[in-house]
Amino acid sequence: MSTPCASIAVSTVIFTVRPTGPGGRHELWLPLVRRIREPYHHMWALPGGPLDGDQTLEDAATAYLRLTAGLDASHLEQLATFGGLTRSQGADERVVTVVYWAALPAQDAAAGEEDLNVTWLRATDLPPLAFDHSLVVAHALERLRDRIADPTVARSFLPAAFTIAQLREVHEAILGRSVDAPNFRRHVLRSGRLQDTGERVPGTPHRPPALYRFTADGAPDFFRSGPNPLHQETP
Amino acid sequence: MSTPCASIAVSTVIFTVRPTGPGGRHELWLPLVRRIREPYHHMWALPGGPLDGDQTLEDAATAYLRLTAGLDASHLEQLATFGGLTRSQGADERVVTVVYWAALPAQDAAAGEEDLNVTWLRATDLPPLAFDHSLVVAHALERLRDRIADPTVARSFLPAAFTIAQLREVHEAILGRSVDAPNFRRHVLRSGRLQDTGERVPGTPHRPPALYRFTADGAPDFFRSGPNPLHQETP
DNA sequence: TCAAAAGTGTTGCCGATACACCCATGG
DNA sequence: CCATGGGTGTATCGGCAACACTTTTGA
Repeated sequence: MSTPCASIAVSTVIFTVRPTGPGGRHELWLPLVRRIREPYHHMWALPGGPLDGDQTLEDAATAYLRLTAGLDASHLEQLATFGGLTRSQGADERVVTVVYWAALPAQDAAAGEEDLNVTWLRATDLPPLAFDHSLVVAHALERLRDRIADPTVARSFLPAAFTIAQLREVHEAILGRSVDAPNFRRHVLRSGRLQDTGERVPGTPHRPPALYRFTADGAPDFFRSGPNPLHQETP
Repeated sequence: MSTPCASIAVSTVIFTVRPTGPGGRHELWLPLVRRIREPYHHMWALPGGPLDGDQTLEDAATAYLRLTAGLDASHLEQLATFGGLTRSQGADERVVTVVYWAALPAQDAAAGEEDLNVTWLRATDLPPLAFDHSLVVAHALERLRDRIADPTVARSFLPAAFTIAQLREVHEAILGRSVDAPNFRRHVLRSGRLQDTGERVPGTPHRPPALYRFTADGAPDFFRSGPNPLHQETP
């Protein structure tokens, strides 16, 4: 087959949750890297780059993620592939970019902060980005909001042991709205995915919250766990 | 940038619904093409091929779809990109494949049936396919079941005017189970996406059903149309 | 004793489900 | 008149949202 030669690139939208809002409210943050050449010189872009010949797509996403954030993600998932002809008007060839999205626990994400060409910004308030990366981030945000009901995703933003309030704050940051604490508590406990460690967080100016862990198995989703998500069956 | 050169391919999983089951029950079908060279010579594979330099990804998917089914899809959507190193063990280079899925109305899909190297098979009962295409089809089926709640997707399997029973049969074929007719009727009517044409289908040995059309706007989904899919907000 | 957040109880609403029943047509 | 599928009515059940209330800690 006479396949024309094209460039394949891999980029990653890396999310983390930080208590940076007014009153300690949690917000979504992501790292961007500064373009050091044309096109879009000096603008911010998603971390990424060309795909090496001996890497899987996930390998490449992991490598660029480590380069940017200084560590590995606890969750990595493919978002979509972008291949419009006008993506990279400066380059001669067309570039097809496979985009992944990733989640980092908050305490780890501070590690890579030092690099001058990397900045962390609030995901919901970004400047215009290089290429079509503003659009890509919008897609990733939408996907994350759909996927946060999966406990596998929620856990990847948190340390191994956490309070239900922390888990709720992750949901609130991603959904962009507050969530009723009593109902949230019942929901996640009923899902069977949480296990009480028996420990509590001391030193709070109020009743000390219990620490939980995720269990390996259980319901696939925190929410929408009813018998049938769609209509019914008739035998 | 010294980007290594790799092949980019585009494949499409093309779905249609046909009344081929026992008692005229509807089933999901898809077209496959026979491999005419190594690797996987003589086996069935998804329609697709290399990406030309001046095509968008969607252009390529549309072109291979037309080549296989003889016409254009009424719905085309990206599924995922597969780039494992062991996908094409016969080829020297690695191949990254961007996979789309598509929906065709039933009456149109018979057109391309003639070609000797194309066959239509039941989507739920396929033989082993070339490459990792069995896995790809499984992913596409799962995605289709998630997306069928979107009226945009459901309409793409049907002609412009259709009965609610036909719409229900499309859902049944995709979900793989029967659906309660009275409740289904109420659901789709309540969604505001259907408009009565005033016409009816004559010649039936029973009460003639009404013909409907899709309206342009309305609820985004037939189902899960409640105020908040996830938990609640507290202002 | 108070403030604050953890955690519990309760109620009303609404959608999903199941299924009984009527309607309209051809044979 | 009967069979068949279209189409309507209705009762039940369970989850979710709202919110009042109790508990437990540090200050």
